Amino acid sequence: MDNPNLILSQHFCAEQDDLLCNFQEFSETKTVLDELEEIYKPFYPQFRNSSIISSSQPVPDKTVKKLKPSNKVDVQAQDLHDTAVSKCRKSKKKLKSKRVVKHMTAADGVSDPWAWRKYGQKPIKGSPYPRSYYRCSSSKGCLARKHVERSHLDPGVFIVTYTAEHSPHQARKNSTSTIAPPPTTK
DNA sequence: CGATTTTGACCTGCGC
DNA sequence: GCGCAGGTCAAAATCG
Repeated sequence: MDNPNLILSQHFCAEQDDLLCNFQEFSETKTVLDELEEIYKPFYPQFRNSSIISSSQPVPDKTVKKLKPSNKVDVQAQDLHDTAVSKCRKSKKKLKSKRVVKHMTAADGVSDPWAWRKYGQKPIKGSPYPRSYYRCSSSKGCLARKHVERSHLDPGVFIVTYTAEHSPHQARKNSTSTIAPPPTTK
């Protein structure tokens, strides 16, 4: 059974390196993203109406990480471009894992059919909101993970990053795996 | 009682 | 090499 995360992951697996090294062409991958979204939609009826603010973006982990505080204003696209290009010239460590980034509103609530267990939370530099770390508890040994953080640019938007793939198991109806808005402050 | 959440500590990679 | 920041672990607390 295909699950959307798997599909997306496989897509990006094949293209991620190229995307990273040709970030300027990234904007031109819209067709790919559109295609992905089309694939994704049937699996995510909740997302169909305005849930996906911007469709999946294969933002490499380190492009989000290490943004200098002075650059963290709303020039994300430029930052992503710059950092991605620079990362490209450097090692590709940590890029082995596949990542799918989705932006969703708080109103979307339910994220996906998988059950997730929270295993960590960290404050993120440059963001007033912490990032929550979830791993899939739908099946034992499933390596799928996701990070949920609230956009500091638009607090109503949650940035969900899916990492790795679900093991080929049947999705368990999630009970607690909704996008639990992390406590804003503590 | 089992599953999940919380939270501090630890590990690792990257930039300077 | 050092320090910083992200990511993960694991024990304790909490919940259903």
